[in-house]
Amino acid sequence: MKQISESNPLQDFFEMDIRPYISLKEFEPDEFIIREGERPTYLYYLLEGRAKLFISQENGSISLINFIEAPCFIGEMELLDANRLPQGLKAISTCSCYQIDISGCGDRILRDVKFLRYLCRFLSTKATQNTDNYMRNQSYPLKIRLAEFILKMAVNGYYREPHTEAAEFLGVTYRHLLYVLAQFVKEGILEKTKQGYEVKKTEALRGLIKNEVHNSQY
Amino acid sequence: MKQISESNPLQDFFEMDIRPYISLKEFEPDEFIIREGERPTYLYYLLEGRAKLFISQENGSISLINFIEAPCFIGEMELLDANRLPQGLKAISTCSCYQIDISGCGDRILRDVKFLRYLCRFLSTKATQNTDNYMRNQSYPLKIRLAEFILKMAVNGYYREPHTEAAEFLGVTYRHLLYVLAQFVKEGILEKTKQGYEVKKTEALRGLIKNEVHNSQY
DNA sequence: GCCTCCATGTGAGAAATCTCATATAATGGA
DNA sequence: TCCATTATATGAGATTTCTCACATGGAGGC
Repeated sequence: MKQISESNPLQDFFEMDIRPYISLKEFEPDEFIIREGERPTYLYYLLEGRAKLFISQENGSISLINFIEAPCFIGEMELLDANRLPQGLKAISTCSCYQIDISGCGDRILRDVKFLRYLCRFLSTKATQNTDNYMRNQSYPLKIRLAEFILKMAVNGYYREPHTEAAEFLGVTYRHLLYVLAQFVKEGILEKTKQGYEVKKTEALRGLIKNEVHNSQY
Repeated sequence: MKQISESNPLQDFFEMDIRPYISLKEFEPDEFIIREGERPTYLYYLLEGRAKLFISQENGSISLINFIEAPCFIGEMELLDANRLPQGLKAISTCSCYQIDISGCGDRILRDVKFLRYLCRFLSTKATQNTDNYMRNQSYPLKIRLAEFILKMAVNGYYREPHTEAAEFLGVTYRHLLYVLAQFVKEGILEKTKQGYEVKKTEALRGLIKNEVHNSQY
C-alpha cells in the first residue's frame, strides 16, 4: 500500500485534490473486496481485473448476481446511499485498485460536481449497456451463455464454479447445466480434472459467442 | 401548459430555484415523448403513466427495449451526455409530466449538487432493480412473462401490440408467441376482437405472475 | 388494379429445457 | 464417528420453445 504523490489518472474525475486520499491495493483471486453487509471504508477504482457480485437470499443461500469489469468504480452506491446494504464482491482474477479513503473526504466527494457528473454518466451508460446485454442474451440457448460464463469465470485456464451457483445465475436447471457441460467435454472443449474443468479450446468457446451474435442480426 | 407558481414537489430535488422553468404537460397514449435522434429540449419528470423505450436497429427495424414507469425523470441521460443519441420514447397510457426547460437552465442543473446526487442514487437503485428483475425473469416460461407484458401494455382493457415487436422484446419466436396467445384465448383470459385482444380475466394474468414469483422461493 | 413487402396465422417435427426419481460423494456439525 | 445436509451425477419422459414450410391479408408504390 504505497502513497501516490505525482499526477494520477483518477484525479481527472474530481475537482477537489483527491490525491492525498489515494493508495494502491491488490486483491487476490477469491478474496473479498467488499463483504456483504459490511460498510466499506474505501471507494475503489478498479484498474485491472474481474470481480463477481453476490447477494444472499432470505433463505440463506448465496446468489451470484453480476460481474464487475475494469475500469470502474466500486462502492459508489454505498457511498451515495448510506442506507443501502452493501452486496458482497469477490475478486475473480487478481484485481488492482486505487482505494480512496472516504472517512477522510467522503462528504467532500459527495459535493464534487465533476465527480457526481461523471458518476451519473457512467451509471446511465452502464444501465443502457446492461439492458442491451440482457436483451441480447435472453434469446440465446444455454450453450452460448455458458460459453461466455466460462470465459468470464476461468482463472489460469481452469473453470471451477460450483454448478449450483452457476445454474442459478444462468437461469437454468442444474440438470440442464450438467448436460451442456457434458457436451463441451464430449466435444473436447473442456476436460474434467481434479482442479476443475480445464479449458482446452478457448477459441471454440469464443467462436460460439461470435457466431451467435452475428446470426442474430436478421 | 400552465405555469407553476407555488410550492412544487420537484423543487425538493434541487438546490437552485427550479420553479420558474417548470410547466405541466400531458401526452396521450401512443404519442411520442421523445423522438429517436431528436435532442429533447426539456427534462421531464413523469408524474403518472407508463411509456415504452424504442431503438432502431442498423437494419432499419424498430425494437422495444424497456419500460418507463412513474415517478421518474425522463431525458436525464441526454442532458448529462450531449453526445448520446436519444432513444425514442412513446406514451403507453396517458402520461402527465412536469417539463423543465433546459435551454434556460441546463448548465445550472448540471452544477446542482443536490440534483446530481439524487440522480446518482436513482440511477444506481434502478440498475440494481433492473438486474434483480432480469435475473428473476429469465427463468420464467413465456406464459408468465407474457402475462406481465400484457398487463403492462394494455390500455383500457385492450392489448394491441404488434406481435413481431412483442416477440422480439420477449426474446421468443413469433411462432411461439402466437402459440401462447392462442392458449390464453382458449382459456378465456383473452378474447380476440377487431380492436385487439380484450383482456377478459385480468386476475388470471396477475395470478400467473404471483404464483410463479412465490414458487421460485425454493 | 397489380405487385411487393410484411405482419399475421397454422402445422409438424426437432431441439432445448424442465421435472422427477434416484444414487453417490463431500461437508459440516453433534 | 455418525448423521444430516448439500453438491455432484445420470436417466427418462414431459413441456417449452425453435425451425421451417407454407398460406392469407393488408398497405403502399406504380
